[in-house]
Amino acid sequence: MSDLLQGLNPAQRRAVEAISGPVLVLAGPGSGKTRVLTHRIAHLIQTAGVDPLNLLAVTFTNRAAREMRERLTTLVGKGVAMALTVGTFHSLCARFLRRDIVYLERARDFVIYDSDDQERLVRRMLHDLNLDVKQYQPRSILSRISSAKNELVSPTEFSRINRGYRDEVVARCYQRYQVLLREANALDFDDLLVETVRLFEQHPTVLAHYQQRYHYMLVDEYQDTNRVQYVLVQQLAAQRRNLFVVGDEDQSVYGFRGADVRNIRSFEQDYPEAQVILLEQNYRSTQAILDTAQAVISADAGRKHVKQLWTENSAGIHVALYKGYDQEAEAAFVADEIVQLVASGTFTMRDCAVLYRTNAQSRALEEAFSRRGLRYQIIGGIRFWERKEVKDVLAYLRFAANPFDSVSLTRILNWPTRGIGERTEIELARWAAQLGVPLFQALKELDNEHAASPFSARTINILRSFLCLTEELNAACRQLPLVQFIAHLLERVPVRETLVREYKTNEADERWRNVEELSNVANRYSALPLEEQLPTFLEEVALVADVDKLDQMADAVTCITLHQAKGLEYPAVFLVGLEDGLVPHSRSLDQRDQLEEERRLLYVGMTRAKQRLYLCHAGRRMSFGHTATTIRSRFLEDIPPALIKSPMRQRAVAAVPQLGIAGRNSGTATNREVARASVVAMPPTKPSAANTVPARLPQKPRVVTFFAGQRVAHTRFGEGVVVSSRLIDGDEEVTVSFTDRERRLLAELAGLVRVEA
DNA sequence: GACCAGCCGTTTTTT
DNA sequence: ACGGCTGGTC
Repeated sequence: MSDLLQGLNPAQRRAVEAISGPVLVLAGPGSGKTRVLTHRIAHLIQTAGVDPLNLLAVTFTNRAAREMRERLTTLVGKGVAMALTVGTFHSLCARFLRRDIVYLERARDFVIYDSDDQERLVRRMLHDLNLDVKQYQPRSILSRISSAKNELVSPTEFSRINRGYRDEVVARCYQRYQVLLREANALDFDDLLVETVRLFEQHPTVLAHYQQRYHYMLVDEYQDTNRVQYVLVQQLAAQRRNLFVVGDEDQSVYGFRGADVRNIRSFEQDYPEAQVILLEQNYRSTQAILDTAQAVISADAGRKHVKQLWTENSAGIHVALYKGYDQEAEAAFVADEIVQLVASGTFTMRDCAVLYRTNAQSRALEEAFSRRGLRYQIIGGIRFWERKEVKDVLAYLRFAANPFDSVSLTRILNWPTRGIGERTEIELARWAAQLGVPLFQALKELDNEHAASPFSARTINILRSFLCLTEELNAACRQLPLVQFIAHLLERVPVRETLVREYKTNEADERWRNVEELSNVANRYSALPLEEQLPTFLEEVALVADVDKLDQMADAVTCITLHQAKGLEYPAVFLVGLEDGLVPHSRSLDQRDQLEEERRLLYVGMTRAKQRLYLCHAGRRMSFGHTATTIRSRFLEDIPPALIKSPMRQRAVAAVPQLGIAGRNSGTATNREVARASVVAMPPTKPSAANTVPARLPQKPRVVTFFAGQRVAHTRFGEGVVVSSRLIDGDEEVTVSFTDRERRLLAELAGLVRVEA
């Protein structure tokens, strides 16, 4: 028997051992899904003798891919782990295209446009098409185009099936947008997938190559696949049908980008011979957290596969519900509570995470944390690669690598300002269109004597020297290693001086540091062959998500959106802004399916917590510059009141974290409040190897009311016998032996009653 | 073409 | 409340 199966429950074991054929694993949160995936891969390699080169694993984030490789390194060794193909759909497709794009008769040094690049392109396009940017918002047009692409609807098909005038405009934009992308030798995120599907469709030999190479395919977070990804999976797995997908309908939260739960729901129809395995045991959360999360998700009427999650973990303490006066009070509570948790010695800062719906909510937290000197890391928001100065320098790199990239060209044309304004830019574009050549080609034509250019002598001079610069950079990027090329670029282009001129001293310094950081990152690509350094660097810059850089070792509180938190877990989790309008988000209120997605999002957030879960909301919140009163999230109403507790804010307690609080408060506070206060008021015990159990029980004012041997009754589980009882943070946890098995329950919460023998 | 003042949108969520 | 953009002026 392989070591790999040790410590797995029967369901996990079946999933790991299933050698061939399609397998659908429906995995609840915290059910050891990641473990199953990695152990299965290791098992295939070690027991079934599968060559790691024949394995393809698709993860949801690059971070998950990296972690999977790390785990596999410890299981099967580095060489084997590196031989395996792991990545996100996007990075895998980029890799496939780089290798095989010659079949699409296009250069393999395509650039990947991010949403900012897309928007610039669309703005220019709207201008060319004489369309009003106000009336046809680039964002909304792009989102229409994106969903068309995700559904594999081509521009031609789109114009055939569209309805109404607006759609006609979108159809024209879609058509033109694709032309512009191709002219720029650029692919957007969706193109990476769509073009790969097309490549496989039109060149069966290419598809056959991958089908033969990858004997086994594993896909994580299958509920989040959209149509293109679904088709890709079908294509790649069609030959061998050794497809192993893992997912959870209840955690489907990417509908807005085309994810379709039907993909996972119809798996059994797509593969009638499929094995279906349910992972229902939760190893992550306390019973109290799991019960509360279940209460929220159970109210979702549309569920198909209903899993019965259970856990053997301790009951834990109640989920806390906190209402702050406004967002500052909410943030202050979170910050103070984290201080308390850390002071108690049971939690470190890296154990704590704050989850919110929108990135904008991080600001109040940031302020509260820095005021208290709490270290924190904010994931998401304005990403490093999206900062203006970084993108500007990046544009030089991209343009040097691919002169067809017109978005980058227009970006650097007058940055640093060299006397080329909007008018010249438009003239240049018009002239290029007239000559029927790409923008950069039009620049070259300036040297051509008989080309009658529309520019003044002064402008021509400026444009010539700009052309000279870019040609020189273009040559340099092919000859120099990436790091040296960037150094060279920063010599030739006065980036620092420009930043100093554009911003106040402090901000200029900050921005210059970001530029320097860019060259630091570039350093990591030094080991690659010279001609691969720049393209690889640019590709990873485009595809790396913020959550990929999450530093789990940093001793800092993590602040992150609910979406990005998927797949992560923390001992203590704070969910903030649980108000109608945020969770569920106001844009989702009018549509049933979107509303249910918001519910699942909350469920995802709640199930990140291992030991402590705080549900927070504010009575008033400032948004769009003015304050409005709020209603707490409708989803909170689905939680039975018995499952949650409202912690009292005890500022005096926070200031004096010592014993004796109960006595001081006893005059005014009720017993319940005293009990809670003592939870908050634990003396700061330093964790030490000698004293692993925190000394906290002696100060509890409450005593156990159940004793071993007593007969008790529970509404759901029936009659049982008490095995033991103990106090945890003022809550009595009773272990009861029922007819089927032992369960740990919170006496107060479970409504346990003693019965006469 | 550069500079300044006032205005407007921002806030869903992401590869 | 803020930062980026627009439109006006020099």
